[in-house]
Amino acid sequence: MTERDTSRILAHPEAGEIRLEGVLHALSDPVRLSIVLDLAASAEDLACSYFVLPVTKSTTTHHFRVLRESGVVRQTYRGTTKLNALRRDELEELFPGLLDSVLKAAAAEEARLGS
Amino acid sequence: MTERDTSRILAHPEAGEIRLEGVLHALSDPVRLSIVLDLAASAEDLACSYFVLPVTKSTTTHHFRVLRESGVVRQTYRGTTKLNALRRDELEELFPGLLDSVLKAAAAEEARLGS
DNA sequence: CGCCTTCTTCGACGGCTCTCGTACGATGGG
DNA sequence: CCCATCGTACGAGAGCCGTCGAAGAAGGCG
Repeated sequence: MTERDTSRILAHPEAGEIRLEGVLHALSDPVRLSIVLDLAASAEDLACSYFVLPVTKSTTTHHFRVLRESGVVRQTYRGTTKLNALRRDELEELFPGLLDSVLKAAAAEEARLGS
Repeated sequence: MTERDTSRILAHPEAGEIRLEGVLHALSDPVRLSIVLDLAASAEDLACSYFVLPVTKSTTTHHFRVLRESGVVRQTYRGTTKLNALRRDELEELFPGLLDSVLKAAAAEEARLGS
């Protein structure tokens, strides 16, 4: 066993394969948008089980897969849990300012609509 | 006949009714994104017939309706043609920087993928 | 008036998406 | 070694979405 567990690896798109349409589509679902907001607000990577979502576990798996396959998050296994991190730097290089403006817009809308 | 033809009016969401998820979803379709890019690049309002799209007229109507109902564009009749304009100012006030970063991202991706 | 252009409406089809429940696999603690 | 926990896989259902063609309405022009 190496220092880091690499026994279960997950397929991620390369930075160059990330498509704007896919990112926008991934962010256009309320559940996924709330996940991204939580990830952005946290300094640490977050396990899937951290999130309190109004859907079942299998649906949660589906949403995380959409986020991973669109290039929005990077997922790594750590024991039985799966850690999630925003791909901030890569997205920033591909689409400068996009993620920040979406995050700001989501926060503004949440404030506007009263949480 | 008044100075401006108002005989046929179209339903638009108020600025306060525009939802971020709806805007992101509207922009996540390639056809609609290209429409928005053309609108942003033009100083004038553009008729639906201006756009050269890889879909039929009825599909075009559908896409413009999605853009209008999500609050991205404003449509007004002028005779038989329908003029389209980006709701830049309202979107900018609701979601500062969002539209610009999406437009830049789309341009960057087009350049990256070789038009 | 008659016709052309422009856009709409309607129904239809195929496909994707979101959702769930159940059953399963993988990991680590007692 | 057993089992609890975390996430996955699979099948299924309901609904939405993008697409089309055909038929129709609204307005302008000769």
